[in-house]
Amino acid sequence: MVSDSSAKRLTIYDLARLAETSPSTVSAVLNGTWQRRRISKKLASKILSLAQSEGYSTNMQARALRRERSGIIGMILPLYDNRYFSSIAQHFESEARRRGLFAIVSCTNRDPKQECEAARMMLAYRVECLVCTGATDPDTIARMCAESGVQSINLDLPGSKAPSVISNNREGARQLTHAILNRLAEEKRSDDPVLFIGGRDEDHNTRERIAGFKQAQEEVGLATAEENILPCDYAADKAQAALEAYMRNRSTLPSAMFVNSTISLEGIVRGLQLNGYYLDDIIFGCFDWDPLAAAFHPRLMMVRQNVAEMIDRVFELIDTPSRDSHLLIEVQPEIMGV
Amino acid sequence: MVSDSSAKRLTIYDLARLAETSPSTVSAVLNGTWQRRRISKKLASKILSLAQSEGYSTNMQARALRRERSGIIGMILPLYDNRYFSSIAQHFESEARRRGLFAIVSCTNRDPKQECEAARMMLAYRVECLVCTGATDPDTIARMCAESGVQSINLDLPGSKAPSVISNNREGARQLTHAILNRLAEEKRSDDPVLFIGGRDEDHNTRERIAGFKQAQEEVGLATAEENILPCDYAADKAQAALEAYMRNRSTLPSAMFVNSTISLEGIVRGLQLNGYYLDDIIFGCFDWDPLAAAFHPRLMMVRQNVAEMIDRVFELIDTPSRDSHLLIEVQPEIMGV
DNA sequence: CGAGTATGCACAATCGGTTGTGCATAGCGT
DNA sequence: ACGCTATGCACAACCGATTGTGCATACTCG
Repeated sequence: MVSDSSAKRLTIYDLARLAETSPSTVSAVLNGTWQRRRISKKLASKILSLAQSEGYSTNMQARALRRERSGIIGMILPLYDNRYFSSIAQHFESEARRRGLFAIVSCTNRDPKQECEAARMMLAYRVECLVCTGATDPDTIARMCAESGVQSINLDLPGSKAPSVISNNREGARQLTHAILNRLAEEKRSDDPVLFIGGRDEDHNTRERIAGFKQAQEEVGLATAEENILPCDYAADKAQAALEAYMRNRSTLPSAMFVNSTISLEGIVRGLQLNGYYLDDIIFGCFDWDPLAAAFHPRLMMVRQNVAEMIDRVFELIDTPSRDSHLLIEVQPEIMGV
Repeated sequence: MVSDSSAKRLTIYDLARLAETSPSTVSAVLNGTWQRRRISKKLASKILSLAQSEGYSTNMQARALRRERSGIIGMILPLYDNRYFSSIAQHFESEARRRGLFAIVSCTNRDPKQECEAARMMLAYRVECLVCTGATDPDTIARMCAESGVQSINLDLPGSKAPSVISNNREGARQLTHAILNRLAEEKRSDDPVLFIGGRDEDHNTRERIAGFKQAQEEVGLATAEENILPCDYAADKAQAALEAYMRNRSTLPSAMFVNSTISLEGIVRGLQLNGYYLDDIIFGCFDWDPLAAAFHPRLMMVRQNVAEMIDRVFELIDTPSRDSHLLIEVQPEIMGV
C-alpha cells in the first residue's frame, strides 16, 4: 500500500493564513508575477520566506489543471540498455530540465502494444509533446497524438505522420564501409568480401545502411554479393545463429564485417569465441558505439550517432513546430576508431 | 513553443451531454464503480461505448488533484549508461506498470545538487513513493520525503533514514575473489597478487567489496597488501591513470585484477591496449555485468547483481512499509563466467 | 479641495474529476 | 391503499492552484 501521505501538505491557503493575506496573492508571489499584480515588496518577501521555512511545494497537478499545461514532456524508447538509447534518454532529460519541463521516459521493448499503451498514458498525463524513439509503429502514435492535439516527433526511426529526426544512416554506413575497406587495403586483404550482418530489412535504418554499404563498395569498384548481406534481426542470438549458418558453407572467417548494432555484435563475438576463433585479426565495423567494446578490440571501428545534435534538433522542432509531417532531419554520425 | 493543445479535449462533461446524463454518472461508469452507485447496465454501456468512440482519456491531473493520489512513483538514478542501472530502470518501470502506477525516472549524474532538485520535482508532482538509487546523499532526500509524508526507499547504496535494498556486496566480492584465485591456481599462477582497482573508498559498496576481497584471500591463507588496493574512483580515466601509476613501479602486469565496475574496466582495458599489452592472459573479475564485454574477453568473470529480485524487494517495501529506517535488505548477486 | 491616477490587495470563477448525500419513482408486501 | 425498500440517477462540494476583475485607499496635480 503506497504512502497515505497522512501528513497533509501545505497549500497556498495555509500560507495565506500564516501571512495574513489571500491565496491569490500567495500564488502571484510564488509565481513571480507579483510585480505585475502590484503586490508590495514587503508582503512578497514575507510570503517567500514563509514558503521557504515551511517547505511549501507547489502541487503540480493543481497547477497543470488550472493552467491547462502539464509542464511534462514525454518520450517513448525501445530500451535503455545500450549507449545510444541511454544517451538519448539522458540528453532528453537534461535538455528538458534546462527548459523547465519535466521529462518522462517510458521503455516499450520494441513492442507496438506497449508503445501504444505508453503513449496513451502519456497523453492521459497531458504531456505537451511526445517524442517517439525507435518506434516500431510511429504513425499510429503520431495519429493518437494528433487526435489529442499534442505535438509528436519521431526520433531515430522516421514516420510519415510527424516530423522525424534521424541519423544519416546511409552516409554513416558509407563512411564506415570505406573505413573497413581502407583497413583491408592497408592489410593487403582487399580481395576478401565484407559481410554485412544484423538488423531487420523491414526497418528504414537497416535498409539505408545496406544502401550505404553497397554504395561504398561500388565506389571502389566492388560488387556486393547478396549472400554477404544478412539482416537477421538485431538480437544477439539471431546474429550468432546467422553467422554460424553462414560459416557452414565456408572454410575461413570473413576478414571484415559490418555489424549493424552492438547487440548483434555481442552475438557474433560470443559465437566466434565459442568456436575458438581468434578475433583480433577480424576487422569489425559496428553501426553503434560502445566505448567498453571499443576498448577491447583493436580493429573495431564504431559509428557514434550524434545524440546531442539529434536532441537539439528535436527541441528546435518543439520550439518552432513544423506543419510538414514528412519533414526528415538527418544528422551526421561520427566514425570512431579509424 | 510547446503545443497549444488547441484541440480541446473531451471531458466527462462533454460525455455527459452526449449521453444525456450527469458528469458524476459518467465518472462512476468510467471508474468501474457504477454498480456500487446503482447505475443501470444500459446507461453504463452507452457511456462506455461513447467514451470509446469519442476517444475520451481521463485527465490524470484532475484525477490526482481530487483523489489526492497521483498514481506516480518516482526513481532517481545516477545514470542510464550501464547494464546495471538501465536494467534497474526497466524493471522498475515494468513492475510499476503491472501495479497500475506510472513510473518516472530521473538521472542525476551522481551530483547531490541534481539529486535534490530531482527529488523536489518529484515531490511537487506528488509521487506516492520515491526510490533513491545509488544516491550520493540518500539521507537528505529521505528527509525531504519524510517531511512531505512520502515514503522513500534506498536502492543500491544504503542510507540511514529510509529502508535500503542493496546487493550483498561483501559476499559477491568474496565469491568473485575466490573465482579469481581458483583460476590463478588452475593456471599455476597462485603466487601472483591480485590487484583491486576502481570505486571510491568513501562509498559503502566499495568498502564492502574490499572487505570481501580481503576476506577471500585470508580464507586461502593470503595476505592482502594495501598497495594492491586502488579505489581510484569509478571513472574510466581515473582507473586508467591509477593503473599506469601502479605499473610505473613494476615490470610485469598483474596476473589478475578485481575491477570494481565496468566503467573502471573500460579505462583499464583501454590503457593496457594503448601500452601494447596482451590482454587475454589477464584474469579479470569485474563487479558489474556487461554481456558485450563478457563476449570479448575469455578470462573475464563478472558479478551480475540480481536486479529483478532487488526491485521485487523494493515493491514489497512499498506494499508493506517498514517503520525501521535502518532496515537493510541484501540480495545475493551471481558470478558469471566461472 | 476635488478629480484623476496609482497602489495594494481580495474575490470568485475556473480547470476536470471524485464522492457523500439526497431525491424521485418503481416495485412489493399486507 | 399504504408504508417500505430498492433502484437509478443528479447535485454540489470539494482537491489546490491561476487569473480576470474590482474595490478601497493613497497620492498627485491643477
